[in-house]
Amino acid sequence: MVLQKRLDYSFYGYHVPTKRRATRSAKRRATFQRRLEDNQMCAFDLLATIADNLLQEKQNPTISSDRSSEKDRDGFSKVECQDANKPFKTELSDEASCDRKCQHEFVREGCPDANKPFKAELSDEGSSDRKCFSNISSQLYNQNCCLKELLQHEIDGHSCIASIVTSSSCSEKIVAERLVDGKGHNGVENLASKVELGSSGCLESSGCKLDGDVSKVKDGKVGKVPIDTGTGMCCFEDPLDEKPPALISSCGNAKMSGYDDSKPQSSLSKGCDNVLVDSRDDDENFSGYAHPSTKINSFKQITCIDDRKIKKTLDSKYHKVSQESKHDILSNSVLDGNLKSVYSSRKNYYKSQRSQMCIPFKKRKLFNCSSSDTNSNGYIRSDDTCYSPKNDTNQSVSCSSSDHGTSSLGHSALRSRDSHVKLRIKSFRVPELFIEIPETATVGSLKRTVMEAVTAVLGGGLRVGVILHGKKVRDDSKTLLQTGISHDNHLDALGFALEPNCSQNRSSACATTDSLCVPGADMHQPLIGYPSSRAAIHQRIQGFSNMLAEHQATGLGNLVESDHDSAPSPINTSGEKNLTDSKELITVPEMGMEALAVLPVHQKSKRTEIAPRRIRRPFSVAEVEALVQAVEKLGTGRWRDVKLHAFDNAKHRTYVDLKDKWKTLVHTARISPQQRRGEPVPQELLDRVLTAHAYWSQQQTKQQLKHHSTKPCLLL
DNA sequence: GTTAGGG
DNA sequence: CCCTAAC
Repeated sequence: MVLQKRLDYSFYGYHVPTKRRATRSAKRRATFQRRLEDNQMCAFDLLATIADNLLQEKQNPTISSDRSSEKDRDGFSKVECQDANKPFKTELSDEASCDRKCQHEFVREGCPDANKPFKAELSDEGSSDRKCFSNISSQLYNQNCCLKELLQHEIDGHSCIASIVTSSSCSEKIVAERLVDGKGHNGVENLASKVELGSSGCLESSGCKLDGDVSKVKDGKVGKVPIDTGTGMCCFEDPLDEKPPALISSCGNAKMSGYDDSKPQSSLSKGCDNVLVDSRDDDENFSGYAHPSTKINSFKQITCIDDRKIKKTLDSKYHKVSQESKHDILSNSVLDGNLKSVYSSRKNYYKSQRSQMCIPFKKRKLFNCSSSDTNSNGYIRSDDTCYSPKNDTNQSVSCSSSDHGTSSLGHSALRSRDSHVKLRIKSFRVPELFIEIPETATVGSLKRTVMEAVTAVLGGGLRVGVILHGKKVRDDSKTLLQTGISHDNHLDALGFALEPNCSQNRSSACATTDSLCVPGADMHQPLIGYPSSRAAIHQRIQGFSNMLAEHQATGLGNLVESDHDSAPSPINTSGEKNLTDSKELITVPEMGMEALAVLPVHQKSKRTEIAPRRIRRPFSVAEVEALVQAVEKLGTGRWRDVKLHAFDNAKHRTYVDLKDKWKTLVHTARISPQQRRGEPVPQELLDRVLTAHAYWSQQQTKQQLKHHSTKPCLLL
């Protein structure tokens, strides 16, 4: 059965391994960092920049005072989660002198475990920090391309809002959270972000509840005025599908502080813009959202799904896969920014070597979310004070469509009483993702699959685009006032978009910054068609939704847990339900790999010359079955025929691939089940593999010996 | 262009 | 999956 879903998801974060990866990775990283430093700016930076700009105009005394206290602690602005509801909030604030330094600290609240607030702090200090950002941005960039590709294909143009936040629950982990806005806009280009003007406190995340379960979502607003939730919901809705909005995640509030480099200010932060990201996750809803893909829009090949063909809709070059290697992937992407980097971990992956990489981001200490915390208080206060009482109503306007449509974000702008322009970015849109997973896959693997997809997207590299009145604002040097983004003006026309950061490499896929990266055509093709009893579930995730509801609090949640290698996530306090999944995952560490989502990505990295390594596309059980069947019939050594016979429609499967797969199948069948990794292949199939292999080997031998072959063809 | 096999 | 030798 094919389920096509659109999910809004929030990405809780990346878990960044603390340890260093293999040398290879390290090398790549170094290289990559170099590349990125020039022009890569991570989303955070961008957001911070935006905030800074906004803040430049004026300074909010109240906030500054608050901030100062906060800052004093560790010199970082802090973000605090205040909403038990888990709204995710980001606050951008303008900070003093440091140029271009962005220190972000994210705190995640609402975690089951109050003691373990989820907090991450990003700092961009010094060159090293900067590199980290660069890396991030590059990732974002890459993914963004993918997103664009997707979007292009999708008419519905759903965008997901992603707030990318890096936070680490534990000192070493980086968590990125991405919110996706399921709200679709027509046309890719019409991905508009919403801007709301309001005086309401920043803290609210209530609006974020996208999933239908409103009851669950509470109004997280800390501020005086509740932010309208309706808007948030709208954002996630898919206009075309009418489907229930994808999951929304609200994991907590994170605030992101940006420092204004342009302004020589007192050390204290002056302004506070709040960017709120609401995220919520709800596993329960997740399944509910699954629905047959009605929305075909641009994907023509969706029809194939019915055939139960295993299709990986997205043919991305960069595809991040195994949960196991999740870290690796992340790191790789960060480091390299190109496909190969993704696979650099391959060896490790296969070998089950799980090494942890250095975290590109700096980790900051964790703080308690407790309200008592001065930091949090400061923010809270600032929120209250910052918003001008005038704006009681939130105006949400969808504005511009970004060229890049890849992502749109809804955001609300709030005017502060002073000249500060407050923006509340409710979410960023991310293009839909297609995921195919066998029906036999576990929920855990599904989760991981989605996680992988999300991870891949996040790793692509994004930048923020500012759209005003439908036009992109390209001149970064202009002040907000000059641009027209001031508190005196209507901010309803202001929009933000996540754009691929094409500066890195613009290959054909990403033509210009404005153009979307288009996934390879093959991406649409059905993987393979064969009469397999096994159905695959296609999921189309247009937005990211929190698949892991319980993980909100925990950030990566079980994904992380599942990762043996990964450092244990302290944060994880997730509920038992997920634990089950986690166990499963643990038991079969790589199981998720099979079902992996294919992300379109792409971007040819800088190396145009060198063809990027193909994405890893684990064979599904259905494919294996088809392969076995074909080999039984045709025998080994006739891979071209096998390909034509059983995988003719799967253009991404070459006969070499089939041959290799057979090789691995034979190997797999010979080893103990405990040693097997990845999605388990039914023993029955493995038995057939051995039988067929033995048979054909025998035949081959006979022929050689006899020189004369009598081929009794049929098999079993 | 296919196979086979090592990496 | 990649690469390459061999056919």
